[in-house]
Order: sequence, then C-alpha cells, then structure tokens
Amino acid sequence: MLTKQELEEFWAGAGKMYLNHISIDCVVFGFHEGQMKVLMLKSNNEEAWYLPGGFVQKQEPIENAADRILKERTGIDEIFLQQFHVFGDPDRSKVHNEMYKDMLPAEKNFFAQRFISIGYYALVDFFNVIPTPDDFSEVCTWRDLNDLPKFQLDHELIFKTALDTLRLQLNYQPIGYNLMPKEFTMPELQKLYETILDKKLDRRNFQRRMLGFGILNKLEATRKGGAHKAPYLYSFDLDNYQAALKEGLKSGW
Amino acid sequence: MLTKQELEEFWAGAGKMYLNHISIDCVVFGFHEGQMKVLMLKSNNEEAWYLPGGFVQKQEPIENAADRILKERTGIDEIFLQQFHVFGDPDRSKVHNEMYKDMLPAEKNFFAQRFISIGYYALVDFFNVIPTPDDFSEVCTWRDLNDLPKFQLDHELIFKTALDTLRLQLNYQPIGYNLMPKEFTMPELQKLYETILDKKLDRRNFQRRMLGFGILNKLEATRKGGAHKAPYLYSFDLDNYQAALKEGLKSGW
DNA sequence: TACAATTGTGTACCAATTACACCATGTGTT
DNA sequence: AACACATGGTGTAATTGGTACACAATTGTA
Repeated sequence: MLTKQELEEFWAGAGKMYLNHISIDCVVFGFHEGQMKVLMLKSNNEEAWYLPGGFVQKQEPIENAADRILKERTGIDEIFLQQFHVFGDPDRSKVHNEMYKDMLPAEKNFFAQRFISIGYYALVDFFNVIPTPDDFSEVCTWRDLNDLPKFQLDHELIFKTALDTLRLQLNYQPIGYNLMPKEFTMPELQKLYETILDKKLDRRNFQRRMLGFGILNKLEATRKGGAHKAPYLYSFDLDNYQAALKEGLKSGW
Repeated sequence: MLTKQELEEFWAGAGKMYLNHISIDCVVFGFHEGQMKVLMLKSNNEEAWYLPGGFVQKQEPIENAADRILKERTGIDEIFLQQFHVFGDPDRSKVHNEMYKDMLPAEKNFFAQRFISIGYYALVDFFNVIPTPDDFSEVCTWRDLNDLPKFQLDHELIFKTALDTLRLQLNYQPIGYNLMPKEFTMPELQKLYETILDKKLDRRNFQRRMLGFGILNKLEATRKGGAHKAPYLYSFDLDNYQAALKEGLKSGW
C-alpha cells in the first residue's frame, strides 16, 4: 500500500491520466403497424449516418443522460430504455480523428481523445416522435430496417448488438406497453412480435402463450370496423407487467 | 447544426465538461470442489471491503483494462470475463468524498469527481490464484459467500447484480471450461452448478441435459480412487463449447 | 462375502410447445 | 337472402422437454 504522500500524488496524477469521454449511443427502434425503423442522423458534410447520442455530464446519473438525450431527439419522455453494452475500443473515433486532424490543432481535436460509449436501446411508437437533428447534423429521420444506410464509426456494431439483445430479451421480458395503444387486439400485439423477430408466429399458440404470462386483461369490447370477425380488445395489467419486467417470464434451472 | 466556429468552441469546452473517471470493478468468483468465494480487498484504515478494480487508461480497450486489473490481483491471464452492467450514479463515491474532504484540498480530492464503473464478473479456480493487494489495500483475500463482510460504496449492489447475472446466464451459456480440470467427471461438473445456484440438482437429469448440449466428450477412462463406482471422465468439446458460448444453449420464440 | 456409497441407465409422468382442425363472425358478391 | 371468403376464437392430438424415481452395476471396506 502507498503512503499518504504517495497517495496524494497518485490522485493528483490520476485525475489527468484516467479521464475519459463518456458518451451514450442510443438505438431507437420505432414501431407502427407492422413496420420497424431506426432513428438516425446525418450531417450534410458526411455520407455516413449515426445513432442518436450525447455526452454524460459530470453530475448526471447515466440513466438521466440517456433520458435527456432521447427527449432532445424525439420529444418524448418515459421511453422504454435498456442499457445493453459498453463499447470502449480506443480506435472507435479514429475516423473522426483523421477527419479533423488537419482542421483543428491537436489540443482542440476532441476526437483525438478516447471515447467510451454506453449503448442503450429504446422502443417507441414512431408516430409519437418528432425527429429533431442535433448540433452536428441537419438530418434526423427514421430509416427502415431493410434499407439501412452506411454507418459512422462503430455504429453498425452497436445497432446489430442492440437488435440481437432485443430479440433475445423478448424471451424473458414482456414488451409492448409503450408501443401499443391502451386497448389493442391480440393480432395487433402478435404483429409487433413478428416485426421484431422478422418471422411469422402461429396465432393460436401466440395467444395461448401470451395469456399464460398473465399480463393481459381481456376486455368486453371488440374492435369493430375490420372486414372480418371482430377481435377482442386487451389491455396490459400494469401490476403484473411491471412484476414480469423485474422477474422475467420464464424460470431457469 | 453549429457553424465551424461554434463547433470548435463546443469541442474546446466539451473537453472539460464531459470528462469522467471510468473505472472497472470486477467480481471475481473463485471455485474449488464445491466451494465458492469472492475476491475482496481491504485497507487497514477502513472497515469496509471492496472489489478488485482499477482505472481504464486513455489508450486502452476496456477489455484489456479488465484483463490487466485481474492479472494484477490474481496472477492469471485468460480468465472468463463477462461485462454485465455500468454503474453510474454520481453519488457512488460520496463516502470517499466525505472521508478525504478534510484531508485533501478540493482540487486534489479525486473522489469529488464523478466515477462511472463498468462491472465485470470473472470465474476462476481459486487454487490457481495468488491474491495480491493493490496500492490502496493491505489485504486481498477470498471471502466465503456465506460470510461476506461490509462493502464499500455500492460494491454490495455490484456484487449482487453479478451473482444474479451469473445465475441467469447459466441457463443460456455453457460454463466451466476455465473452472474444471481438463478431464472431469459428471458429478464434479454438477457440483459446480450446484455451488453457483446454491441448490441441489437431480444427478440423472443433470447428466442427460448436459449431454444434450453436445459440448462434452465422453472419455474411455474412469476416475479411480474413490470408495465407490468409478465415474466416467469427460472433457469439453472446445469447438462446440465456443459455438454454444456465441449462440446460447436454448432457442427462443 | 456382504454392505454402503456412488454411478449408469431406463421409464413413467407431467408440463410446455407445436401443429392443425373446426366453428364463429363480419363483409362483399351474386 | 345465400354464399364465398378472410379473419378471429377455441379445442385437441402429437411431440418435446423436464421431473421424479426405480433398479442394476461398480468399488472399497468391514
């Protein structure tokens, strides 16, 4: 162990040695009636697109930072937000570093610094969102999952990891409270799952399994208007939903 | 979007505004013959114990930082290491801040800064480890899971989150390659699972399920020496093991 | 040689998942 | 009004997976 004198010196030096930039990158998945999109931004100066993100302020819990950043990009609060991975390769910002190297003196080149990025993903109904560009972009818009642009930095890795994580978590977590209207039909909920997983599910088995989780209330009313038999309406049982979020939907060993 | 002038000013300011300290805290679970322990450290000046940890250097990938820190504390490389959560509450270091407040001038009080900590957990055979104190501790030793000391800061939360995550991941990930000898018997492997989960498993069902994963090779030889029927020896099929690590052991929807 | 402890293997049972059949309901066509 | 058609609601058989337990085999020891 160090002496008190050495300790003080260590702390004084460490204050500079170990400082890093911490950013949040957020994969915002938008859903509406069987469509699934990602929110992306782009500057006119560059070809590549990037994910909504920002920096964590010194006295700010990271959850708050993620909420704040998302509110700025989408206009909405209380989004379903899930932290999923930290991306910390020092080469992450190499591209930017190269780009600004000639424009800016070294001590002002922010991207010569090291970045660590905390990855979050968010689920929203994209009809509730007003995409708003940030200080480094002119364009902020929804991109279809089947028509993705070129990504900046390691944002493609972040996006793919988010999608994989989301699909995995579908097995253990309830989903949809922020994505469905207050009252919805079973086929509508099934469509959400099919969209995320990108595959067809059997409607009868889906229904039974979903009801088995005990997070839905069956309502009296039915959804009229379609050219077919009117399906029953459901709403989420919020208590059970919250409980399932915490404890998961399946047990293990 | 900002003008070039504004951008330069932003970067110059941001360089100071958003710098944070990033540390790694690592829950090292040690196993041997049915025992499970955690590696912990303690300074003579304080009562509370803390987890192995350290700071991420500017030009260092975080995975490397975790490896480096663990090598310093345990003497071993190539440990099974899993990132599981980021702890970023600004109040995390409050206790230390209070403690050093009177000892150190504010600008030298490292703990007045914000800390963000990336949580990892590691699995090792504790007979392979030489616990080595760091610069802030005199004691570095294994603590039994049933006899845990008082924790510093939010290290109890980190520890509990790690244990929960480990138990959850047992359902989806193979485990044991770094913890078992090259050749081992089924009861020995079962003991590892029982130790982690802290419950008894049925040996016949365990065997069938384990073999079903296809990550084990049954060997000709048996383990002689016990006062009972000699069990068969197994080894891990490394190819299948690695594949299962990536793809998981179960499928979902 | 009998016994205790432990391992190897099989099987009956229950729960969950999958696949599919059949009926009900609302709309448009004739 | 009769009918086809698309879709939703419900039931059920077949399959799979997990749990509980029975019984035979092996090894060292009394």
